[in-house]
Amino acid sequence: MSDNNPFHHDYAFPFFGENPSIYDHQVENTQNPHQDFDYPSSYMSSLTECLHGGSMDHYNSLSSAFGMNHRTSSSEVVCPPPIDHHHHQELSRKNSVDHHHQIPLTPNSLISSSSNSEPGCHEEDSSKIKKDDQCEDGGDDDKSKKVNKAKKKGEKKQKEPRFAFMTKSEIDNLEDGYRWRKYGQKAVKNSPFPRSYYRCTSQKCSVKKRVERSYQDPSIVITTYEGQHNHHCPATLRGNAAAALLSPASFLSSSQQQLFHNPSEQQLFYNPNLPINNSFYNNYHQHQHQMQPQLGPDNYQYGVFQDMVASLIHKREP
DNA sequence: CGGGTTTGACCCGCGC
DNA sequence: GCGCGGGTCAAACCCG
Repeated sequence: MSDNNPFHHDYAFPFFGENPSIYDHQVENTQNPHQDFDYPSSYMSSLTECLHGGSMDHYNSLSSAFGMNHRTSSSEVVCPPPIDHHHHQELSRKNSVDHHHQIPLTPNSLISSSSNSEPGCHEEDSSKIKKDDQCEDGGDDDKSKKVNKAKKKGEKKQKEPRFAFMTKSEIDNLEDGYRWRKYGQKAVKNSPFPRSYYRCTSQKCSVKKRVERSYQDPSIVITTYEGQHNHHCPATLRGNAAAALLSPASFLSSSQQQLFHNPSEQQLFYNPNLPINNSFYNNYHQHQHQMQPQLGPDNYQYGVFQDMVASLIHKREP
């Protein structure tokens, strides 16, 4: 696989798809089934479809886009964008500064991250050293066997849909109503900030989330959810009004919901090469003028939805 | 003591 | 094939 494009199939941006028309400003379908501006529901249903539906074989590169140096291992993606590195780098340079928002939208330095190794930002090598004081007596055999068995089976490990979003927050692990158990932490290459891995503590729920901080803008936390909860959000059950209001899909976490409730502090980015559907697409066109489109790595177009989200909230709650 | 966190080891896929 | 880096495991540790 010669995929060195960090934007291939890594973070799924739930709202937009590989619809070429999104690049021009023609609205294909001007009918908006949500004229009542019940946009949060629209968002939610879009999210629901994305996370439940089979249309999201895409994985994400949000991390890469915003300072997370992330190598993806997915090979199931069907929407590779055109790659023209020279062209891309030029364009990226032009767009490297966002004059309207404080967040660097296109940290171009990452694009060739595989080649520009910045030493000193990670300590991966140390992990290769075998630990001696670990249990070596008979147990290690079982251990390695167990790990092997879990990953083998020949069949390709199926990846769950992912949903990633960015949050301006000083807190890494945002409260989202679900209970999580941390199962790992890794140093991120070229970043002083580690990436934490969490699993939902609910039985038989395989939802995972990753939390990492952008090294380009340390005020930004990138949270990636993988999979869907097969149970209700505990916070919702406890009567979290906000969660209940915005939770047509039970798997949606309250931090995702914060996206709509706290627009001034949330920024949502989209990747137009990912699945798109119905209402949100229309909504997007309606509010397109409010966005500050940016050209991201490898000619992906990115935009800031801050104003849009604020607008939606405003219309929903007069 | 039970549940969560920390952390080094390990597995695996990918790029060179 | 090798090395790198992401992701996961699980023992040790921590804490209420």
